[in-house]
Amino acid sequence: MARKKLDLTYITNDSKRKTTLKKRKHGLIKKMNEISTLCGIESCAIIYSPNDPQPEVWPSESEVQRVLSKFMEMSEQKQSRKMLNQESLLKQIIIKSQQQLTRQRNENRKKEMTHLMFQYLSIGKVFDNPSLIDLNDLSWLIDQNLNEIKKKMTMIQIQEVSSVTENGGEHGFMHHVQGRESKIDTLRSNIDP
Amino acid sequence: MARKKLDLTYITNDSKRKTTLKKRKHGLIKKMNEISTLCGIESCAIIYSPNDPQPEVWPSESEVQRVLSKFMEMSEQKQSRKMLNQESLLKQIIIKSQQQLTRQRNENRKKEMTHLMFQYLSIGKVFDNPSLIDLNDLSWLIDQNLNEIKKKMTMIQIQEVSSVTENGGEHGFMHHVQGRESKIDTLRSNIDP
DNA sequence: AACTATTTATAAGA
DNA sequence: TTCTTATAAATAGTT
Repeated sequence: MARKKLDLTYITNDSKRKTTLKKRKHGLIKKMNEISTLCGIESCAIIYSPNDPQPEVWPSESEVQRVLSKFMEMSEQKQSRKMLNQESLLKQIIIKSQQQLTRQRNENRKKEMTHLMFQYLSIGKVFDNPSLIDLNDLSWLIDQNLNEIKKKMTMIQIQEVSSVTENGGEHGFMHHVQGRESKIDTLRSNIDP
Repeated sequence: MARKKLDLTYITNDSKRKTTLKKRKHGLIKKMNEISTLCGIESCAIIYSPNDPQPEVWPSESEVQRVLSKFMEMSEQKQSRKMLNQESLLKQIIIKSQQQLTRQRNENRKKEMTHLMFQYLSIGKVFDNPSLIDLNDLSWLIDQNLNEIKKKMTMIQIQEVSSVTENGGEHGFMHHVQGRESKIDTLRSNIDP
């Protein structure tokens, strides 16, 4: 802007263009500083130079970050949506894993009970930690197992133990602790005479 | 820059400051245009005005997005690190959950085997799905259980079943299928005569 | 918003 | 490249 009226077109001469860029970049940054100071505003600039992947930034990398964050937050919803999607994907995986875990734990509880039941049936006494045993749970589980046994026995058609199906059906043990002792004894003598 | 040498401090007079901002913003954007055209570079500016959440951007919102994306991608490692931290946190939760799940499954397998063992011991035959049973596993499990039973029996000092400790120690069943039958029978008669 | 006296920025030359 | 300088451009204060 001196000695000649500005010709607003690309400067083809390499060294000339480079010089101009340097001068003008300096001027621009100076003006950015001035407008910020004088008017108390937030602003930032990013200027890429050819053959330099690292851009010139103003006022400072961190300040640019701050302004950009604000700007991005404001208007760039595409990226944030994309990020949220990624996050929710991970959350889904977590939820799925934890559901599997819960299922697995329930299964474990059942197997534990089954184990206790068999200990009870075969040895006649439970010498494992007694705090683990809820008699109502055990009663319910015995019912469940009797049903399963009944099904299996029917399936493989073993006639000689069919009396089990008469003593331990869907009724009887289901959710009742009362009468458990005698029925367990009956069952025990039935399956292991 | 005219009529008075610039005093580079905040302009307290509201209307004066507003006028200056408007003038200088215009000048700045003009210069941004010029530097881009003359030197063929990428640049962008973001200028916030007071009491306006929407900043003035140049050359255009989308161009700013483009330049900013490039910039963010390039140099903003703080945020990406922060994001990675968040992501790795979620990943840790997943890994932990899956480890728990694996542990739970192993426990399940053991309990299943235990169940089978007790079925075998008490009923004398396995009427569950035979494909589930690996006789070597079962043998190993019986060994494990015998050890546990031994410990518990020692602990509660039941003298009348102490013969189990002589038949089923650490040796004998451990990883051997051979001789399983007779020892199981011996055990069976010991714990359930 | 328009004007204008000045300062500032800078294109071209040294 | 850097420094100089003539001149264009920007703009503070005024109207």
